[in-house]
Amino acid sequence: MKPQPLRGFRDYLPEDMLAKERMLDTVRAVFESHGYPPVATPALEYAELLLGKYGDEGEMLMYRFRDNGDRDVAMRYDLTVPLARLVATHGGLPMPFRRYQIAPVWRAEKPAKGRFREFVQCDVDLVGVDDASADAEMLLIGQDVLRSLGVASVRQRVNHRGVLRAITRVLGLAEGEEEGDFLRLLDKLDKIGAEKFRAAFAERFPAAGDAGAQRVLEIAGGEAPPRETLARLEGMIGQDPDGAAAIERLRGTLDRVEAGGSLDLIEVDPSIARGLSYYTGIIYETFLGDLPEYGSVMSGGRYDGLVGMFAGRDLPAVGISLGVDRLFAALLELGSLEVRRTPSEVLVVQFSEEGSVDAFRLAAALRSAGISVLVHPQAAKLKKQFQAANALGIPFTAVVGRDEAARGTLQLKEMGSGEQVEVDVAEAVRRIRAGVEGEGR
RNA sequence: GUGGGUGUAGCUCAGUUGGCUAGAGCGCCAGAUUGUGGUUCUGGAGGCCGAGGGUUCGAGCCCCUCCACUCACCCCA
Repeated sequence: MKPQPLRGFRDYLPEDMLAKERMLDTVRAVFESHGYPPVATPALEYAELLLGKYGDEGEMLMYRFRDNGDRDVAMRYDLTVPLARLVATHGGLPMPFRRYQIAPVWRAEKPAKGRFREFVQCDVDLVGVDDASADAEMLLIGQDVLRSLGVASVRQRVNHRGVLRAITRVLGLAEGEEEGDFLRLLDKLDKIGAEKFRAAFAERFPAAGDAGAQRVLEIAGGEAPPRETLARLEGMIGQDPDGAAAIERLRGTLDRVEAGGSLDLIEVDPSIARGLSYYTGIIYETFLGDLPEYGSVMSGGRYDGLVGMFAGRDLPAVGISLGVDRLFAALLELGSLEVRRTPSEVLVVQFSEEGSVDAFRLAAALRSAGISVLVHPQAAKLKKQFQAANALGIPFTAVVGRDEAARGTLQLKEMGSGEQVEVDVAEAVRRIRAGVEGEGR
């Protein structure tokens, strides 16, 4: 058979992983700056534990099989349900409980642009608090992460399940199937446009009719400033108790986001629905302004019932999930990631077979100064060794020849400019550090 | 999962109405008198033409099946 990975799975070569790991370093730093520590959970869980949490769609897409002990197991589908299980398993955790987790999840979907069957999620969740402050905290962490990654243009689209419930009720639609169909149609509004929405709505919900469609279109203007959208929403669903509560909560959330971050990135968009069935309150999705076709790169919401399903007591929770692989693929396409093939800053040339020990001595000295050093793997023609440095994109080369060994010096060459100086180790360290910083790393 | 498109060298692609040993550019390897790279020049390696079957005297070109990639729908990070 052809040596290739499974459909929807991918290899990451060194230049990919260097960039991706640097991304993750940033993500970790931001999460921890907000007071969140990491956890890890197993890739496999009992299938029973995951079933019934994602809706029918989700269950179809789960990797599920019998293990060697004939246990019914499944690969984790997200990091949220394992978190709920973790909280229940370790009953004595102090509340509120905060954690982040960066790990792969598996979904047997049909692969597409920016969509894989194995992908890394970065989740931040806060368990035990039902408050606008917690909701706002998630949006703020999300803004912070993307800003730190250098993503300039983003749209955070925010909605609330209570808003959706109220709209459904105001339109006089039945709960269950009718509601589900409506939410699916509503979710597509952005894509299909107002006219098609109107037609599809009238056809599916003749009782609500064209007037119903019109009412939806009046409040679904996601492009407007968030507080304006909220005010219009209030006009439609303010009389509904769930609707009023949701609007109140969103107002409180927006106040805090404005104070702690940027309200400009936020759109209140009553048309986003989110597929996962466990959400109960605020929900959000984040799109790149320059590459919306990649879909949501960061999303999440409040899920107050989920932890209780495992823990036996109600624990509210809210979280956000960053899709690293999708974001990574998008940033690659935007060319906003620096591509390097090696972590090394300097290549030490092996001048000759006898001079080999000088190269190793120099490499050790440079490394002890915290510099990433590659020693050419054999004494070869100097030309070959310099070419090797270029091929790997290493910015400096260092040569200790017979003369330099006698003088206790080395030839340090900056490959970009071709400038070469004879210096001692301490000076070489200084110059390499300065050169590397000069490149803006 | 449903429909459309595409699979020729590591990469991007040519390949005439089916017709001898399948091409280019880039990349890769080796040289151009032996303490210095990027440019240039010379030479070289590398393709069961996605896989399997069929039609034909003859298939990279036509037909069928499968696999992979891709676009739309669906859903989603």
